[in-house]
Amino acid sequence: MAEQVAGPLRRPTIRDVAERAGVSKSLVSLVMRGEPLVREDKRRRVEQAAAELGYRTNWAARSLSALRSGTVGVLAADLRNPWSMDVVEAIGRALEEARLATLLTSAVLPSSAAGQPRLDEGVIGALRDLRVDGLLVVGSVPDRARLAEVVGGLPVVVVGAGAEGLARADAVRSDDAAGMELVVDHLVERGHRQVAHLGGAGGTVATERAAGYRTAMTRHGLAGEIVVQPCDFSEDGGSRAAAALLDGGRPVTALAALNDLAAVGAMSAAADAGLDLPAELAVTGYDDTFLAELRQISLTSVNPDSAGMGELAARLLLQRIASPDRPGIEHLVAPRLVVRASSGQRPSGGPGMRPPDPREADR
Amino acid sequence: MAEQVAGPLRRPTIRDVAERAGVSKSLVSLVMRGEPLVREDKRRRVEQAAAELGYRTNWAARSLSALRSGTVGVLAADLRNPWSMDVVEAIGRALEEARLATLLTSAVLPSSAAGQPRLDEGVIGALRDLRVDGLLVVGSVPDRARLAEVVGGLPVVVVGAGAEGLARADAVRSDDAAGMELVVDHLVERGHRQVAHLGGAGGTVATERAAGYRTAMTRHGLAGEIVVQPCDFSEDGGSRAAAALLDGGRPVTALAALNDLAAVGAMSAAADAGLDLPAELAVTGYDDTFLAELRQISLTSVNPDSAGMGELAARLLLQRIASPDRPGIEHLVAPRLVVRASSGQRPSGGPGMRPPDPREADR
DNA sequence: GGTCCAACTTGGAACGTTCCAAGTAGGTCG
DNA sequence: CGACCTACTTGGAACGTTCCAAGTTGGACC
Repeated sequence: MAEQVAGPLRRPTIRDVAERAGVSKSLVSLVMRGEPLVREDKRRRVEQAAAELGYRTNWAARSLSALRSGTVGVLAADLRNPWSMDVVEAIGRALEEARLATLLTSAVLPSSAAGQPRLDEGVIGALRDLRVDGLLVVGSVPDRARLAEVVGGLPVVVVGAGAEGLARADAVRSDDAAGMELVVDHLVERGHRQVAHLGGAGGTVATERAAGYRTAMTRHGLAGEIVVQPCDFSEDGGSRAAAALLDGGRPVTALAALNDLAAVGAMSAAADAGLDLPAELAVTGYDDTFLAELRQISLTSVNPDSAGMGELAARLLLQRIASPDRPGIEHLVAPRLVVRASSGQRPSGGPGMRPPDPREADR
Repeated sequence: MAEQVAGPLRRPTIRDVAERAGVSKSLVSLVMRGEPLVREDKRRRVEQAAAELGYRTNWAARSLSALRSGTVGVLAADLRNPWSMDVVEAIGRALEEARLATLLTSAVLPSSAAGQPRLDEGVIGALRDLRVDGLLVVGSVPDRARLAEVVGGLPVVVVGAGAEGLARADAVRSDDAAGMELVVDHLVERGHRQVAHLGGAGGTVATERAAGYRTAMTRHGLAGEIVVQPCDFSEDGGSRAAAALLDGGRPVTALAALNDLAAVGAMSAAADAGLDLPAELAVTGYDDTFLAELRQISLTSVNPDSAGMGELAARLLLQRIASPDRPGIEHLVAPRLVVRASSGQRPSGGPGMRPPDPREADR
């Protein structure tokens, strides 16, 4: 039997680099981690040797002995929601920039056919097994209590939802109440009075958006017109909610949905009901995803600056990893209204119209 | 200084389990890996001890010493494309089922603002660092040569694109040529003759779909009407391509786009050009994503059974991991046409209409 | 009652890092 | 010129698994 030559296939180790650079393996380790206390000439020698050998530090070995793995997990509530991907992308960029912080994404898989999306503990377990240094949660993940239990002491930052239930976790949220107020202000300015809200059920986000709706309606003296039809974040939910509402006999001229997906569903239901959009019914969304931009849909929506939120969240997570015991803080990002065709027409009602709300200009 | 008690925070190790079960650590290792040569009573004892301690095998340690990490990487060409997510979800389910095979997903980030999406070597590098046992590539990833180089000898299965350029990789593809033929057959049956194709540029998928278009057109005696307008997989691309085409003076009654996203873009452009859809212009897509289902869009599309493809790909990868040197095979999955409103009307042209193509029934 | 075999078990040596405590230069100061 | 300090360097011991070669059982068979 020929002697097995270790040569060509074996990945170079830190020791190989050390030998080639004529230093100790410890020094190589220091250089690879970017520690500052290495003399410049040695640093360069090591870097060159590493480059020549094509050395990459073995992640498994690192995370076995190090306190930190240099890796962050991302848990998205719904991979299908385009908003999530906007955020995830921004997170990826920000973390990549923060040297050494590698990103790997994973997801909560909605339990397929079955109704309720369940928290997939297997996936989070896997992330923990990988010894991620922190976890970014994107969107409203179901079953907070369970989540808190599974993540244990891991630093966590939530994007686009509240951090309630999670001890010492930060949250980056769009100022959902303010955003929804913008929507209502806009609709009222357009002359709408019978504005209903699709949403209100579920986590903080839904609750806040509903609150913003109520606040604005009340502020405009339309407290009597408040209608909140329960609705989740999905297209299907929006469709069902709108159908139920339109069927309810109570007249409605505008539908403010809690997100774009639901708004699109609502538009479908309205079209099915024979309504002419937007002439007979205005519909608005939230998140300003690419769906809202599509010309066939052209949905007035609230732009929460998803990219900015993702980036901020990434930065917060880095800080939290550095000092895990800091109390959790919640960041509210001011949203901005994007007006499109779905709310473009004023309803046929004429003279009773109020002038635009002067507050609008303040935003 | 109080003595630091190792107790509560330390994760239990294989040794703790061994001690509690009264066996050696090696045996625990055997049990945790599900090896068959362990006596039943000991297996149970170990399993119970592990459960009581809440033991989970340390992934880093495992992959440091084992040949296999029990992890598979997923590389999606475009996280934004809803089709990718359909596939990724199916892959996740299939791998989870295949005991021990954990899934973590990662992505090629399109190089943000810049035009050309670039292959993000950092991400693949990260996956390799994690010592994934195999890689699933979802969609048409740019720069195959580079990809081949970066993945090295890793087992790879490509879903929704060809495996060219990758040595010994399997591919699972929709039968793109056949699918596009279905589309053209359908449009011709509806009376269309001036059917143009948006696509043809880029990888195998685009090429195949264009080929199917040409084949079907020729088969229907419409070789003279063949028009292929270069177009990528994005909404924007579809929009630009359609605009260019409609501007070109050559009359067109139907647009067969290479995927749903491009089709939606094309619909936008057509609407901008003042065309009444679908009365004046039929548009079709490919992939049958949720976009196609939206009632405002209601896009005739080809359903490639994305979930089935994902599942098949996962199974193939497991096989390939088991025997890496097997030559690569390509699986073609038969697609199915889903007719919706976007192609629902026949064009205004009257008497010259041909009867439906009898082949249609064969499919 | 011994021998042999199959069916399990086991201790110890990796795996490639990081951490730590203990070095070693090369100056500076008295 | 030696002591001392600062600024780096270094070898060795973890980290928690898997792999391997070498056990140890307990029957079955002669």
